[in-house]
Amino acid sequence: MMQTSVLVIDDEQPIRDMICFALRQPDFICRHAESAEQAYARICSERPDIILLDWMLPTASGIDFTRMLRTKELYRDIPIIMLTARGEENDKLKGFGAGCDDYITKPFSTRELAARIGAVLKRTRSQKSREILTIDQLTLESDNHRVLVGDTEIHLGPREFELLKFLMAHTERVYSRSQLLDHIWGEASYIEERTIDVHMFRLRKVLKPYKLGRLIQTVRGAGYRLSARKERPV
Amino acid sequence: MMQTSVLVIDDEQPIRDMICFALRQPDFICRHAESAEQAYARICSERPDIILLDWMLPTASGIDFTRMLRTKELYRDIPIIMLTARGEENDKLKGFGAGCDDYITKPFSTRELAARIGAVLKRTRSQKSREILTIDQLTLESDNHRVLVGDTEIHLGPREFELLKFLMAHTERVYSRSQLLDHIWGEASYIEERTIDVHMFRLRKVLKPYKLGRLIQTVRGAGYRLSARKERPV
DNA sequence: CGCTAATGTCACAAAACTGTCATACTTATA
DNA sequence: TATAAGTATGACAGTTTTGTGACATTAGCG
Repeated sequence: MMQTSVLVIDDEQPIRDMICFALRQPDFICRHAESAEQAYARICSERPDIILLDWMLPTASGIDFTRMLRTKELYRDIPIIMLTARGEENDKLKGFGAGCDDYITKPFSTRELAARIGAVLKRTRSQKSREILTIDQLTLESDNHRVLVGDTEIHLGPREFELLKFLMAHTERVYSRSQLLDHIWGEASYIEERTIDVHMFRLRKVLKPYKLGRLIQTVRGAGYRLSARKERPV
Repeated sequence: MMQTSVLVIDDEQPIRDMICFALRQPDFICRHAESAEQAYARICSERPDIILLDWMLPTASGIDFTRMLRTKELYRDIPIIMLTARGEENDKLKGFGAGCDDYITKPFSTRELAARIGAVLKRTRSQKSREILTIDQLTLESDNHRVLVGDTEIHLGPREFELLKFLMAHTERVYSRSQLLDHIWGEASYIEERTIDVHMFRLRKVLKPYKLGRLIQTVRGAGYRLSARKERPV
């Protein structure tokens, strides 16, 4: 459903191109960088879902880059697959040691690449969906995909669920329509911003019977926000 | 046929890597964690078949971790092999006392490791197959491969049985079609996801005459879930 | 071998979910 | 207060996701 954004970091253009070409499927959006510096800039601005990293980079080695990235709170969870021409066991160990999630030895097939990406994503995605979010009377159980008011369950469609989950994970903060689109629909969706309005409306409609309609607040000119604090009456 | 997923918990990277590398066989899927917290998260989300646990962990000791895990209904049956550098008898006793299933003293050979894992699994699998799962009127006796509603037996095919067993062992939680395929068919099966739908349908059909059709719930866009709690209409 | 049960896939029907529009309503501000 | 910009809301049509029955293939068994 949602696309996976892949960042390919390699200084050799043919390899970058080959990989990007191999990933020309509707599921993937492929970006690339040719140096550690450029890569870090893209990571910060785009936060890819997964990184394919060459062992040998001009300035810093892939290992060092991995190690560096693992120290950054914000990016330590991005899975990294290391690409290398060497096949020595020793290197593999170093790779895992630095914190990479998988390892592919060149040359590799398109098939293998896709399979590894899939496996790594499955592994890392499933581990972060344990949280239970709560605000006011509302509880969202991320792993069993449930939303409760008090202890009666309420039903939401997939989009509504994702929206609410996102907002509950970032309460009190305002998000613009385009930010919400990016986060929930994915960056490459050509969806009208007004669509967000409609979904917010639907969410409120479901929450209203429980007097929780006010939880979702409109910030005129800016976007929406989930907040437990009641707007003060004038 | 089905792979064994191993969770390696150790704060020293070289050791984790060594073990993961040693277990690079088609029979094993190896995951790792470097702290008790991370380990617990992975256990919850992935439910490994066996745990290799270092005696010394940064925040909690391996013993404490074992003890903690043994208090959790859901995870108490996962066998644990303790890894340690000490060789004193005293420690071994403490380890077994806390509830671990075997004990390996570093350094150990790949061969020994594999042998111990095999032995422990054989031991615990046969005893775990005595478990009896229950939900609502439904009872599944794992050991004699029987499913009862009240006290009349109902017949399920092997796949249906495995599916139901898995869901009954993890009630309330939603599993995607691909997760179910991974868990029941094994990770490397090239089976259509729609196949899951058909099996769910067949399961429901069997349960329906006993008014248990609602037990299996569809979570649109996410997967399936077994739940005793009825979904409430608005 | 010839059965029967079990399994994986298909194709189509049924449901649920989405995105977009048109229109009504608010709010800010000149 | 008039006006324009920003939002809310109901309806609708197109898509996507599931449910269900049928069918071909396979596996196991007497």
